[in-house]
Amino acid sequence: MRPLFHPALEDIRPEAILYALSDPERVAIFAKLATAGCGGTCSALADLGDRVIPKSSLSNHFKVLRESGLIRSERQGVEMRNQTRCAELDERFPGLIRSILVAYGQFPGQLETMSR
Amino acid sequence: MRPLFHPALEDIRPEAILYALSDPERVAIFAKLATAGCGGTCSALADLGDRVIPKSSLSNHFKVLRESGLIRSERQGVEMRNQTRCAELDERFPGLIRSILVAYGQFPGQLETMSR
DNA sequence: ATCAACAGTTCCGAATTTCTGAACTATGGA
DNA sequence: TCCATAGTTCAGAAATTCGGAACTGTTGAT
Repeated sequence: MRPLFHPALEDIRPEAILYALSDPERVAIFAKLATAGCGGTCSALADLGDRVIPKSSLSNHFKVLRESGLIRSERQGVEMRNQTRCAELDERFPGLIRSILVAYGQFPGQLETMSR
Repeated sequence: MRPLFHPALEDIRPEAILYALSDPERVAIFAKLATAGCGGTCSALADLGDRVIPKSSLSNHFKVLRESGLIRSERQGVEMRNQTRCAELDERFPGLIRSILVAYGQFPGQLETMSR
């Protein structure tokens, strides 16, 4: 398996963020990860209730989120742990992620990693 | 020519907004329109400095912006007048447009049509 | 009325991108 | 070693995007 690419904070591009979050499935995954109810594994994030996402599609969603700079993924044993980069992102793009999640009605209450 | 479709405020979808603004050319057009230095016509907005956008592509960009709910277009004689729907949009998606333009480094100083 | 010029739209084929089933890889446990 | 599990990669089909060429609608001139 190829090493996973994560852009440096300064290389994160707004168009990539917006593109990644222009897909409701990816937003749902990202929001779920932001609320962090689950452990952050792909399979735990796969269940969005409304449909079964094929695992190759799911893998691709994570790739898009990762390479846009929205999440970090790290292999832990047989699983993959994912976490958002909200705190960093809010530094670089103040208010952006928050207002997007709010627009989608997905803002997870008090998200302590993000300034208000 | 078919009548131009404009979604009602309540029908505007965040994914459409993000998709529309995930293209730097469209953002440049939208930002230029938001600053309103020009008259709002397509051809006036076409010149982004870096390249000549083919007019069919330009027309398509306006269509995407319009149908996502970001702008209103209205025929005025032989030309098309375009204006942003920033004020309405900010009501529906507070802070969203502003933070996107800021992220792109395109926030046009004091944009009076948008709350802060 | 006819014509030409102009602003923008529509059409349609080529190129690119997305989607997903199937095959594959990597890790851990029995 | 062999199997199960979690996720990635591959590859072909489907969908989307791009842009040149043709078209539409409006204005102004003759």
